[in-house]
Amino acid sequence: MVSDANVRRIPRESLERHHPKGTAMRQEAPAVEIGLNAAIVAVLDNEPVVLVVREDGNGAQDSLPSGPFSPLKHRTFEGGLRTWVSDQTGIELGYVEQLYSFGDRGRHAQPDDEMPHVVSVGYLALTDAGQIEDSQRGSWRSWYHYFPWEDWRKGRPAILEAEIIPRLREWAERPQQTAEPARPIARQDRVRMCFAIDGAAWDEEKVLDRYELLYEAGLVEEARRDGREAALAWAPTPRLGAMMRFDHRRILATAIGRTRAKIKYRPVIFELMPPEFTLFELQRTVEAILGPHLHKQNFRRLVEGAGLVEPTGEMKTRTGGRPAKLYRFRKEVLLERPAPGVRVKPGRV
Amino acid sequence: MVSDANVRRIPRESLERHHPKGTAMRQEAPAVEIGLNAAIVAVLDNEPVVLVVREDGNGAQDSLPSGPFSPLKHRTFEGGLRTWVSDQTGIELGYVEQLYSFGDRGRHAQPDDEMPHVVSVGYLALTDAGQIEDSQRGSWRSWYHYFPWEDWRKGRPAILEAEIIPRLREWAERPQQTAEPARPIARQDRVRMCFAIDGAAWDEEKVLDRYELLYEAGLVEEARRDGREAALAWAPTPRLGAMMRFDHRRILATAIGRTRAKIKYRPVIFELMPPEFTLFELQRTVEAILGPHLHKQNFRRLVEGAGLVEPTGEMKTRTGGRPAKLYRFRKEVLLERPAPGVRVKPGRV
DNA sequence: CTACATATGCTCGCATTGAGCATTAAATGG
DNA sequence: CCATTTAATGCTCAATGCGAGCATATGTAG
Repeated sequence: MVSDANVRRIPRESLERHHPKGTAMRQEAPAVEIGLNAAIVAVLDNEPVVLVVREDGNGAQDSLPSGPFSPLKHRTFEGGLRTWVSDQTGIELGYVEQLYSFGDRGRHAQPDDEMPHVVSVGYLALTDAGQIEDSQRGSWRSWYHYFPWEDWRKGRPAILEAEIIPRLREWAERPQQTAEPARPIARQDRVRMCFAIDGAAWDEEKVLDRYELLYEAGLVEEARRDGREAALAWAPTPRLGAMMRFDHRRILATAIGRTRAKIKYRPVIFELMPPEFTLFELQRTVEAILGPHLHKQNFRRLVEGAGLVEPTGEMKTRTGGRPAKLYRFRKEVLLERPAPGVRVKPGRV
Repeated sequence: MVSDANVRRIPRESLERHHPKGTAMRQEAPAVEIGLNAAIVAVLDNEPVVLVVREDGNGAQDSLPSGPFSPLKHRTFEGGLRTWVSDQTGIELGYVEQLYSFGDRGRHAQPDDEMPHVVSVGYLALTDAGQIEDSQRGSWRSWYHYFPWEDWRKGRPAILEAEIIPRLREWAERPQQTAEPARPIARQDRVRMCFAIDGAAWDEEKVLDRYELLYEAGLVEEARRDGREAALAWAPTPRLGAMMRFDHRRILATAIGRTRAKIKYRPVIFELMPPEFTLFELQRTVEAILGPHLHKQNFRRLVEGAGLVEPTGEMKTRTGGRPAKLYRFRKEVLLERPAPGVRVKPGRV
């Protein structure tokens, strides 16, 4: 099928370009710095929160805990990240996963010999509310503070119809810049799919797509800060969520989307729970992440039936009604099923 | 809920450490180079293949097309990757997605002031067989050449029982090094879940987990090359799949796992198909990626029912049997459903 | 013409899942 | 102490999804 006759060599100089053996290369590759960034998520009183650090002074922006990767001090990205977070916030992270690497952190920043180019590696960390007391510095803010249009807990957020959709429709109808690369999907359709208009369903996982669309359309402050053309074309627009430093809001958007997706097929929801909990508390936590749309009895059936939890034998009495059984995460489920998670269906409202 | 009283400032020096304003930082951060690597996948005669470049000389290893990211020349990682691939192989990539960033490319390489530390950003690219003619350099190899234990097309691969499982069992029972970090899952259980023994089901998406396990156990050549302790503990072991340069086999493992996962919820399978195809050809392509386990009639029902394809009106006659209708990908499905894909169930054998 | 290989249509039964009804058990206010 | 309120929990039912198999259609190879 794949004959060896097909094996052709690539020219020597091409090989050397990508596998530098000497130091000549060093001059060619300008300084690059790798920024490690953590979106540390917890659920506090049914509110999904993220740990941010704040600068003082004017125009203060929130940042995610972060620091540069140093190959001399850090054996791995994740190790470096844990060190930075511990130093900056006093938190020892538990569950951590890599999200994405962004090559264009200060997107429109011009290349510059003085300042190193910084790329961002984003991480998601999940922690339970008990851990929160350990946070020495930094503050926990609702992630909906940065993404109000993602908050469907009281139904479809008003900001969508009031501010976002009309401007996006206008933007979609603007004559396109020729510079824009040929997109497989037209602006109109992207708006429709991302923001659930004209009959499309809201997909709670498309957090990054929505943010990127708003950025492209120049409707988030970061776009203006970065000097995006589309942003300058608008008359003053209302603030859509709080800005963050650098590309940190983009990283947070990735984190939210990943969290929402992941709890459906991996038992990561329990990283956000205390060791013992009632099924309704578990449901409230899932709903804080995804939006409230779960049928209580079916949720119970789902979670128990999947073997995700087991009763501790204890009861919780101060529930406001009948006492509830306490449960704990059943770790053995990891050994039984390939993809255990809270398999709630996508595409609800 | 999240009161502002919670807002505490982080110490100034901590901020400056992670948001360097001046150039003093430059000395602190050693040179880091970012390697962009592409696993370019196609399906050729029902064989999943990946594009590799080969060096000549002794101990030749296959590499993925790759090159360093240069912020001066490349606006984004993906742009840089496309440039390198085009230069090295003559291929203009279509579908591309980022896989993962590895901070420890030459895992056990010691930090060194002379050579820059290289981190790898891996990408997955999918292309259809028609594009293959355009490949000027490099060769297409079955991805099972590098991962023979992933090839379930003729049933459970013999290499599992013959070579892999016995050694993994032995490794799992070895006294653990104290240096090993406390793992949430014991070696025994990791082996069991990854390689589907003792009743566990084979999860075709866990390609990376399996490779990492073999690496940790010292059973792949890369582990020996990198001087891993576990590798040196073995008497000579059989070669388990072909080695690749640097961490390229790890990137390819990630690519295979991602491809297998992704075709189930995004219509990326069509990136691997010619513009027109029969349903059986489509099924064969899915099976080349996942393993052969699909019920023909149900596959047809699934694909047609999901609106993933539409008939072209043409027929294909040289099928070996009754002529088959030709279909094409129905792009509108992207505008109709949030997660269209070939939703075959996980956990089959 | 016949055997064969594939394409395609259809049915049946089980498992999953959405939705709702009914009952139980504590806390609370009179 | 009782009635009311608020949850927790048990159960049913219908719609749908999905695995499996039967049956038939229509080419090609010999």
